[in-house]
Amino acid sequence: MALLQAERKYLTAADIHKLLGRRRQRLALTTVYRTLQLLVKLGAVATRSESTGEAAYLFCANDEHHHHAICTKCGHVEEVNCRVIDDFKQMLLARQSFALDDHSMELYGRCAACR
Amino acid sequence: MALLQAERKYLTAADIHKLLGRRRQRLALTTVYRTLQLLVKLGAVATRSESTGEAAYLFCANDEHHHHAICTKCGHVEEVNCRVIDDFKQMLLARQSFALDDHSMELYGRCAACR
DNA sequence: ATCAGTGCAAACCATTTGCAAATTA
DNA sequence: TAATTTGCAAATGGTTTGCACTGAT
Repeated sequence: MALLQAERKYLTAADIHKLLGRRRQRLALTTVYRTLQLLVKLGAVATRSESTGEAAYLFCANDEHHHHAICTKCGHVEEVNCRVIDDFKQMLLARQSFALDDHSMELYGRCAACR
Repeated sequence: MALLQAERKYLTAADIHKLLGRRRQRLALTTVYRTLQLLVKLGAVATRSESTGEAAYLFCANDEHHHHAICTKCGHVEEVNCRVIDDFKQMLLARQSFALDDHSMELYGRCAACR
């Protein structure tokens, strides 16, 4: 089932359930959820919450701190390292006395294929 | 009611409901939700989804693109401009042919008072 | 009398869980 | 047969909605 995650996109449980249906691989939505939460625990998939509040899942086993550039046309996701944030760290400490420990970031745009 | 938003923290509807209760201002949870969705529509409050999936609201009427530095100890939120992201834009285009259009970011750390 | 604001209970929807049936080792 | 996976239905929890009620203009 993790096979599906070769999609390189953020998909909701419902999305996955539908896709599986088309491939004639009937699988209860419940099972999809259960598999997803397992994969999350194993660190094989990343999650993010859609603006609707739904949870979206992406196959991503990369341990290192990184971010995702999401194509707003096709949904394709690619990974990006963030060295740049270091500047924030300094700026925040100097200007607002805020000690930055961690951060999350999402990048939206158009991938090479969709431009 | 928007008075409460002087809290400068992300609060869930339930949080707000409780806080109001302590101040002896009984208000149905329903009303809290209704007020919040109004304020969101008016652009007076920003939302983010807690890791639990709950929605959290922050009074923030700043139109300009900016980000929030959230104190992991007291929850205090302060605003940060992000000039730095420009570097990403260039890097992404040059290295991965990804045309960055927009982004979101959350910064976690300790505020001046909590360090 | 009107109309926005409020409460309550029911409805909704994504997600989780209990339990029994099905599948695999 | 024991252990694991699966499905169904019911439960859960946050959020929304229908509708009747209150209060202010």
